[in-house]
Amino acid sequence: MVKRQSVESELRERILRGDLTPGDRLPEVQLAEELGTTRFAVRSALQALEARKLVERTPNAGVVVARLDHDRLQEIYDVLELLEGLAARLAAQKSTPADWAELQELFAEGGGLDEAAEGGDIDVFLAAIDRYRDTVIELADQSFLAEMLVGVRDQSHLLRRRILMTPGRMQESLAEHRMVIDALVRGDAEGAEQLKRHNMQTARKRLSRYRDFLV
Amino acid sequence: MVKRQSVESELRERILRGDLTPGDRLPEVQLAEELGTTRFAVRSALQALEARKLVERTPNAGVVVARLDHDRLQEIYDVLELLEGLAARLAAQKSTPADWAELQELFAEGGGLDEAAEGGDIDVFLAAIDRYRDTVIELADQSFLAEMLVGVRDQSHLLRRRILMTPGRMQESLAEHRMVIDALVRGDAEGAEQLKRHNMQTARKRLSRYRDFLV
DNA sequence: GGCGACAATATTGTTGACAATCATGTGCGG
DNA sequence: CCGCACATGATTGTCAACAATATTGTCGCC
Repeated sequence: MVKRQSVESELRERILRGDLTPGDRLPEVQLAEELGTTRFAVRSALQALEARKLVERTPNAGVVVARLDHDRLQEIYDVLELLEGLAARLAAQKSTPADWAELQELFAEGGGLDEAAEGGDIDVFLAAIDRYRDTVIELADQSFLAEMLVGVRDQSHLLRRRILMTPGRMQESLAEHRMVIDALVRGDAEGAEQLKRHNMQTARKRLSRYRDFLV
Repeated sequence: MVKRQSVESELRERILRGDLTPGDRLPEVQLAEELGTTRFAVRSALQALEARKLVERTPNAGVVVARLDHDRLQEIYDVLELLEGLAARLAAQKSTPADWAELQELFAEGGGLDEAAEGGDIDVFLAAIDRYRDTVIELADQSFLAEMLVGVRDQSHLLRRRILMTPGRMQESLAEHRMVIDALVRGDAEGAEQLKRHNMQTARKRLSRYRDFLV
């Protein structure tokens, strides 16, 4: 009976999907009956989510979905840039060109992503980037880095969508990812790392520029 | 009443000090009476330590101090190199030469660290490096990075001592830290980052070379 | 009408008892 | 003597009731 874990992942998904927004309260009893489980299981799950910094707890008062803080997000992007760069570098080192066939096809010109970028179809675009992420993490083959990346990404996840909504970001991101993937296919570890880091830097700049809209 | 936190920090310190070694069991009831508290508080603390990867839990069987795994430690050092480098870079950017006066004096030739390195006085040497760490983290002034560094360092902490015990490591590390500090005093962010990364790389090499002894 | 004290309510924190599960030791059969 | 089934004990997992605390609402006073 893995109740805690299922409750934890359910709540995590709701937070990441934006179903629960920052500041929303998470009362234990209400969640318990809503999820058809006990208060105990919910409590354990909330403790785990607190350790992941997805929720904040104020003693005897309650738990709320973690609020986004601009300065902290900037700091998160500093770290994320390094981790994403490392993942790209390792993936380039450990892979062969054939490993990238699917991803290459997905991102190829005429593959529909240009239209998605123009049309503002964020979900299609996000799905493509998720495929990039999954592939890189799998090929980088480092469990510790993977755990780390998941944790840091989770904390900045709500921003991803909003950054993509800033004018021209999808086209910009698409072009950058194509360059990254080219380097990965070539097995150019240094290039892949630098290009991915550059991709994160341009995202970070948007975070500063559109600060008022984003946070 | 902050029972959980005090129990958590107590157990954390015992693990980091080596008072509890990897594989040691941590029975809830025994720890409760040993620490003069309740099983509930111990349990909460163990859950928190599990999230930090300092202990491992096998369902219905018990909790043990996290075991060290060579491959995982290599991966940890990959990440640690990046984070320590970032901290050095930020500290260099945000500081003035005066901020480093104390540290500079501590690491100066004739300050006693050479003798400690020669004499194998690990505790004196570790205290000096801790001072370096504290100073850099304070001047880097990024809470997120600081939390991250603490978490990753904790997981590799037991290795630090052992790596320092390998032949010539203390002298090597001392020379490297002097170069890092020089760069920090100069405000040379790039140099500080690269030099600190190099310092982590040489540590990582020892981890490989003395693998059998260390893990 | 605004503000502060205070009561009422809702929510979390804690406790002890009980159930579930795994590790260990014992005896039987081969 | 070895291995396996099984009982026993130790340990963790779960629950429901109770206590402690913060929040909210209300009343009286200025």
